Amino acid sequence: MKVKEIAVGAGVNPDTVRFYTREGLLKPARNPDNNYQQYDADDLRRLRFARKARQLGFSLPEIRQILEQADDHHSPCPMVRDVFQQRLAEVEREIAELQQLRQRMTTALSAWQNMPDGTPDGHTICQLIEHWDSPEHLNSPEHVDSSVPETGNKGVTLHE
Amino acid sequence: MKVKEIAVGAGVNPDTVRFYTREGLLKPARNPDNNYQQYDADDLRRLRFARKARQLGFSLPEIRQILEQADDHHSPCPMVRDVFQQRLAEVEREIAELQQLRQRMTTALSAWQNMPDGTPDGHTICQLIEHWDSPEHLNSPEHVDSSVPETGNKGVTLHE
DNA sequence: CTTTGACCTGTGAGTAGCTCACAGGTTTTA
DNA sequence: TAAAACCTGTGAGCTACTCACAGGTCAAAG
Repeated sequence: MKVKEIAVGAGVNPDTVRFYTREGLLKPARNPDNNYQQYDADDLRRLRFARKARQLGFSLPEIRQILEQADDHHSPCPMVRDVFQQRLAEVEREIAELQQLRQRMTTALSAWQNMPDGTPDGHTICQLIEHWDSPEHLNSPEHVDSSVPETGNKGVTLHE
Repeated sequence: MKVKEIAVGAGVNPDTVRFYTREGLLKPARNPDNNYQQYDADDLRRLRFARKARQLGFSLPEIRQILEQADDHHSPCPMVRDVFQQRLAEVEREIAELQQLRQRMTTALSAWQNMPDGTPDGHTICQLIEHWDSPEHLNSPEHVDSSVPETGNKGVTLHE
């Protein structure tokens, strides 16, 4: 299989296939005639596996580890179960956070029904958000560095 | 106020202050003696506003737009309400997705109790994940490009 | 008066997981 | 035979920061 074929087979962008290959998740052979990458059915399985694992919240390094363990004929499954349970706990934490957020948003929205637009005078930029009651648990005063990791996978690490 | 002072005042990292300044959200004066940035109470308000807006899911370009509109003495609030409602809808979509995910995860976990570890033989990398019933609505076969934006703020755009 | 430490400056790189653009080579189709 | 569709590797871009670096400034301690 060539890049586009395996990409279609797994329902992903060909560039993702190339990226995963660069990252060492896929190790295709080479066609010596034209130097094209040659993927086989096993690569397709690995790719599909990787995509499923991504949907479950595994990071690429984690997936690579699992695949490597599988290559070495060690069973990666206890590790997977482990990370999986951590991930589940995290998902539940995210749900709780988002539900809190939704609660505050709906409250704010209904409160805003009764507020004037409040054309800004240079001091009150936008009452709507200035009167927002922000969750204090995130940037508590004792931490100057209130890093709120907004992007990606928050601390799903393998027990290494 | 100097960088660290305003940073402490808003509970953020000084580098974030510098970053926001670079990005044009804050426009401090300059101390001609030493070329230090000089922030005033208004900048502090803007910074706090920006942080609250970030917690609500607004992107930096959105926040910049709001601040610029406020600078021009236009009321940004109808726009804010607009984006806010979009953001609320998105939060609810995220909640629903995560709840589905949790449902599938708990189901899978209990199913896995009864499965052997399944030492990989090169064909079944890890039964645990290969038998995962992935949500098909995300990588449906009709789209070759099934881009699943995983990071950050998924399409919260201003109606431009 | 000098040293030390804490702050300031701008710039550049790193983070995750892709996605896209580029320039050039190859294969397939018309 | 020529255009279209693919392939190659590399490098940049996305978000919202965070950190590191090299050098300048300033307040207090010795």
